[in-house]
Amino acid sequence: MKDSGKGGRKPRADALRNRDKLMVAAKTAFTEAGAEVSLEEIARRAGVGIGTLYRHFPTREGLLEAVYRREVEQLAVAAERLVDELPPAEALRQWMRLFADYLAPKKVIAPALAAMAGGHSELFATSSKLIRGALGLLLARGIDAEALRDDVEIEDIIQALAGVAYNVASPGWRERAYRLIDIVVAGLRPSAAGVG
Amino acid sequence: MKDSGKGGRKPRADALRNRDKLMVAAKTAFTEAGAEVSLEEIARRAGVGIGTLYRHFPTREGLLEAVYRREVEQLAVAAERLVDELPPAEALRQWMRLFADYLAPKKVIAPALAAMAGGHSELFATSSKLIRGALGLLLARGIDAEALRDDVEIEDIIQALAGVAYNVASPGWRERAYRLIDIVVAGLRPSAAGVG
DNA sequence: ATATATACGGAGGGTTCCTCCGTTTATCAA
DNA sequence: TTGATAAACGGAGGAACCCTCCGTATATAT
Repeated sequence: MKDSGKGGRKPRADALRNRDKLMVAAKTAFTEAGAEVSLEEIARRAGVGIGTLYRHFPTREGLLEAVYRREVEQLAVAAERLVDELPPAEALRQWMRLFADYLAPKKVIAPALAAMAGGHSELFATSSKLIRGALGLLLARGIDAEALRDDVEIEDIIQALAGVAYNVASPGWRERAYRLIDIVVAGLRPSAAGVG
Repeated sequence: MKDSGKGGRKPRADALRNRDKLMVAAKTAFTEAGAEVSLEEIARRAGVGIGTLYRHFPTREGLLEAVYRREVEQLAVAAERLVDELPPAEALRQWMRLFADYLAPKKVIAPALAAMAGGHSELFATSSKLIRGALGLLLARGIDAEALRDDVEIEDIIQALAGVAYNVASPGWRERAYRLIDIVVAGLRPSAAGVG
């Protein structure tokens, strides 16, 4: 597993530089202007040609994923920590709060989540796997410990998070997001299941 | 309140015809191709010029709202009926299921909900008001009867519905949607509130 | 039958998407 | 150091879309 097979020359310095400039510009642009900034705008901000952008990131999704890779990875790590430190339902709640705190606010995330919520989306493949892994762990523990209703699925939580991630911009969003998380987690207790 | 003030001539027949053709074409197009069909495509399908489309529906949202007006209205009516016939929490659950059954599946709804979730969106003004009215009624009854936690807000449910409406196309969506609704409603019981 | 308010429809300017390919340049070998 | 050349650059360009504007056509009212 040295690299990717064919041991060619090492990547050119200008390529790495440009890739980096693009990611910085993209992060700013996404933050300022939402998920639909034009890619030409991003290239412009980065000071490179549009061709260069497309060579590095053939799809908009690829760029998004690269930009928020770190956040997603941290979220995955946090899941393992939380699951060890807290009772299962509480671990899930805290993890969802982490999501709300530093992934959802990137106002670009909701569409991304939507795209990956299907499950069969090759775009966002990496992020999707990480998020699913984290949730799988949290849910499995919860179900094992009989702290969560046993029919809950990863997709359910992803859909709930899609809701959480919406309208990040609107006033009072954070409070609502936390409340929605509380509601969902409360609703997940097995004792809550058949009582409707 | 005869019409809209200035009593001009009555609207031209071709105008009404075209308006109708546009709405039919739009409904098909939205269903087949999602929320982002080009308006030119819709005009093409309807067999009218793009100028005609814009004259009748100056904004994409206006067109969307017109197309799904009936569904939204039915939903509003249903809320009043349900609130009379069922215990509050159950009424809310059933109403959310109605939403899942015949609004959410229009795969165009999620973005629309998102746009109106902010609350301060003039687009979708009418639909927004109707949905909010229905939810307001359902929640108020539930809180009065102490069947729902008393800090829940309309926006919370709208955000949950945004989650419900996501990835309508993916297999198993309906089952998940219903489960998510159950989870949320269960989590809304006051007894569930502080137990985390 | 005629006048005219209304409505039609598409040309056109601006923007974005994405591809393609001639030019430039960083790396490697001699 | 000095080429040779694989790799990367960047922007022109065709296609699609957005939305406006306005000359042409026509339904309605007298």
